[in-house]
Amino acid sequence: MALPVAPDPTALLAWYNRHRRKLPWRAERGASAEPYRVWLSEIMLQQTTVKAAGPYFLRFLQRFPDIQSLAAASLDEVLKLWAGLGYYSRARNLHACAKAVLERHGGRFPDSEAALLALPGVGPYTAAAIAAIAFDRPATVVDGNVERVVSRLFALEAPLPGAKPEIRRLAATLAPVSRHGDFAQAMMDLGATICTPRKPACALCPWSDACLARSQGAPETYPRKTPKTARPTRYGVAFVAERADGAILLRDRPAKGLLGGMAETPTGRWSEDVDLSAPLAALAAEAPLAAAWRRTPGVATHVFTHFVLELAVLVASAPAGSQAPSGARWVPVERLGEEALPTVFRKALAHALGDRLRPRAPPT
DNA sequence: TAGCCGTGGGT
DNA sequence: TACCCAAGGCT
Repeated sequence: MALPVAPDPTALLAWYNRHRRKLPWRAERGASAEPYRVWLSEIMLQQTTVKAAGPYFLRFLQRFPDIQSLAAASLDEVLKLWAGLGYYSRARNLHACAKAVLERHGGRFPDSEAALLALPGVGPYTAAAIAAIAFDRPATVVDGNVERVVSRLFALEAPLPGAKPEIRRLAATLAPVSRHGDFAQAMMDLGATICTPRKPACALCPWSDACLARSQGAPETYPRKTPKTARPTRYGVAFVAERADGAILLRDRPAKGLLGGMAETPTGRWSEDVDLSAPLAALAAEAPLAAAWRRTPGVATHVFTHFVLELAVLVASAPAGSQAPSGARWVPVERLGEEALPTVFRKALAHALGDRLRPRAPPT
């Protein structure tokens, strides 16, 4: 079915001139964006809100002002700075990518989608976004915002994620002849501020007269999506050992997989089969050290992408001078904020320690 | 290719 | 409360 009128890229760019968001990584009007900042922001913004990424972006830019300083850092330092932002493979790939840009490209980001796509952590979206925003290349940038805008413009009945190829094809037909970077950002700003998931502000949209979903009366019902499968609940036990001098026992997780390379409070296995109503002795069976473990009331709950985790939190005191078991280490409680601790373990620690667990320092 | 991979905010 | 959602990539 044809659109009421053809969507005009010039109309969107005119809207963008007036309504573009001011963002920490975005260049001023007319100025070119630094590829390093564009790349860093794009990695952080993968499946992450602008609000959440903002403080992390400023913190990273302060500590690593250029790609050389980032490549020269240790992975552990990068993970510590990333802790709390989630999807930790992004941080590992960020570090690997910085090194790759130094080795393959002499420290300057390539300007072609193909070369960008070959870098760690850079997929089809991010390669197109960097090519368009940092180098003004005519790349088709398709993120969740663009999928929603295009689905509504054309009233696509095919559900996501299967409709992605069709959406990409249609998105390419909307492209302007110049200002490719502005156009990509305009599409995303439109999706983030006007063509929103729940209550789109069609009256303010520069493409309202071209939107088939709007002409049909229910734009908020697009994009269609295939139903998601339910999230199972897994159970486990977290062990918070506190030495007489106030140090807490931590371990480091395996380099890859869930929360890979991050620190943790020792926990037993996570499984749907673990019974948190079992006797204390059974719960303490996987404890990292022998002690008088006692159970704290309630559980610490954390929601991952594909499962819910409920942790019983056991606490114990260890005598002064206690040696850490193999693979573990004692960390002063006041320095836990500096550790590469994912949120699930901060929750477990907060459950056991209460106010003695200080929040992480805000970015300066 | 579909499952794996975090987190916080909004409704 | 229980969902949904956010500038996706990797295997």
